[in-house]
Amino acid sequence: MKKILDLITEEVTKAFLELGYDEKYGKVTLSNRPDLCEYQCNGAMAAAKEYKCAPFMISDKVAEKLRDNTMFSMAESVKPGFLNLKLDEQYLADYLEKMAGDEGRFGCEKAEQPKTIIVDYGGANVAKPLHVGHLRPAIIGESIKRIGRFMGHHMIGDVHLGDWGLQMGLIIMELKERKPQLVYFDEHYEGEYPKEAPFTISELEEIYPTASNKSKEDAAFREAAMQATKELQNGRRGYQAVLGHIMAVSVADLKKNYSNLNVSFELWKGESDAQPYIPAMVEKMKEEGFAYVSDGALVVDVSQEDDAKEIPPCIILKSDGAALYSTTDLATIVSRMEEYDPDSIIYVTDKRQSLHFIQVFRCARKTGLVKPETELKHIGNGTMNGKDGKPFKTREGGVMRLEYLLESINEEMYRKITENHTVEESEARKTAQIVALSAIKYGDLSNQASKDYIFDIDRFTSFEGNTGPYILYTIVRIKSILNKYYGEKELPEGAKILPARTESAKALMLELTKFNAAMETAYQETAPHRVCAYIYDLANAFNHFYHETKIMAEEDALAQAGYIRLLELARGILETCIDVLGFSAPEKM
RNA sequence: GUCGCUAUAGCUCAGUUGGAUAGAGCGACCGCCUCCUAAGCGGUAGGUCGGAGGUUCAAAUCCUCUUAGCGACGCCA
Repeated sequence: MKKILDLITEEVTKAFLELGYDEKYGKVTLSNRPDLCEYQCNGAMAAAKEYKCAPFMISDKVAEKLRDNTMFSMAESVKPGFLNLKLDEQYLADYLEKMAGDEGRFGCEKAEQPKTIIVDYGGANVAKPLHVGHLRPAIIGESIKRIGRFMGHHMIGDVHLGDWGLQMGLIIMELKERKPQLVYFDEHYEGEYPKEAPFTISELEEIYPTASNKSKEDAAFREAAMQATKELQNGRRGYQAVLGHIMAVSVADLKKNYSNLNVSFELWKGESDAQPYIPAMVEKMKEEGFAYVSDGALVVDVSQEDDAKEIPPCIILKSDGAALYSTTDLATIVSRMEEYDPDSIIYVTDKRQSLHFIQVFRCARKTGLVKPETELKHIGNGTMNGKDGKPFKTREGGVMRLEYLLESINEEMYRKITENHTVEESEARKTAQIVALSAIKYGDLSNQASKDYIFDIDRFTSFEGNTGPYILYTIVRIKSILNKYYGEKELPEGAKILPARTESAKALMLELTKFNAAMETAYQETAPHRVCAYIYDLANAFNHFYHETKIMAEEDALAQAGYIRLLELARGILETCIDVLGFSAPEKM
């Protein structure tokens, strides 16, 4: 379905054209003075210059022309040259009825030419637990993926694990010190390696930080770890087997934690998967003259003339010949192009990595790893800060594990639920989890991704105002009425959405029409917060309507059925929206 | 030092890409449950849109300068 603003713009543009004015002046926008009108066109003021006359001369004529149009219940020209419009109630009801009949889409069309888009939003490290720093990319990336998918694109989420580099060498050496008798360390061993991992996830999570600290104080240990890393990268069997165990144990744990966030990935690839692509890629860059040695390292120049500041070259190989993260990122691009030939690759990571991505993207383009039309985009998210405005930490000042953060919020939410209501224990736990997730996700997504934001547990669990729980509560209210209605009767023959009889009904209806535009904007701008802003407005409009309108007490069966149709549309849209945000609503709360 | 991001109500944030009187939520104050869930609804108070210039019919929005905070700046990721 066409967007309501486009339909109105078409009509207004037609009027401008018929009066001999250029069509570009017919653009209609939402009103910023809801007390005066619903839609406005400011074209007359811009046109006044070209046609050398007072703006209101133009707006007067256009308003006159639109006066008989059945699309509008009001078309008037105001002072300097504003054209104020109100939508006809019958027209609005018909539009909504069409939306309601558009099962699952509610008037939002899928892309005509679906794109293949890879979203890289994990950034989790193997052998290290997820911490609060992983929360934002996970939440934002998941939503971007779902928004794209709703718009009809082929979205592929990749966790892109940090499973390569010195950390692996560190773990291997620490493991060797603790359990030197393991066969993995016997260079002459040629048999099968055990299937069972020689450690549990909690041991693994303890091994890494221990090794990391040791390497800072003990140069010999660090040296050994670097050596082990190199041997691993060169394919030493025993080390590869250990890596396999580390991966298996770690990935199982990560999947569990991501799934608690309702985040899932289509691909569980890691940096290690890009390794096979490195040698050929490097060779090609050298052959084609892009890569050269500078200060011992192999680099590709990525500076451009119009740079305000010279961008440092992209390092392809360190002076010791080893790969680093720009290398794996580039090789990953090679592998993705080969496997999926995506139209676009979107990276969701901390915004502090933006320079890195500028370098990698430029390098990939310059050396022809991607097609000229392949889009490479970095969505840099801001940090999640504590109440003090500084990066979120535990009370002791350490990095907070994601698990603990989620637990504490679940716990707080459970306390609030049982405090206000008498609910069965397991029911309350379940609801608490659903509501808590909405609080976290909505709290995050309602902010612009690129900005830092303050995570205040008290505020997030207070669930008043612009919060996830408020949205859920609205949905639950709607469901409750619908259940009651269908528990008593069925929709009568000919039930359909009827023209609004009250201000609040019309406000709700106008809000509902914005769905397709909101979704499209969110996709185009890769901005989930657009969806949040939309459903907050919609929830407000609904609650206002709810307060004024007694639906179950309505005596006119068709009028009541019309409300039910309207509610079903509202519920459908709200649930679709929270689904693309990555959470869901309970039946009761 | 250079470059980038940010600055809007006491606090946390929007602001439809240049339009009319800058909006929400929280906090404060006042009102609304014999009525579909009060996790709700209505109202009051609260602003020199960091500051100064400029562009034009019109600027929170675009340009220049400036102040403050944060961040990044070749072999960590």
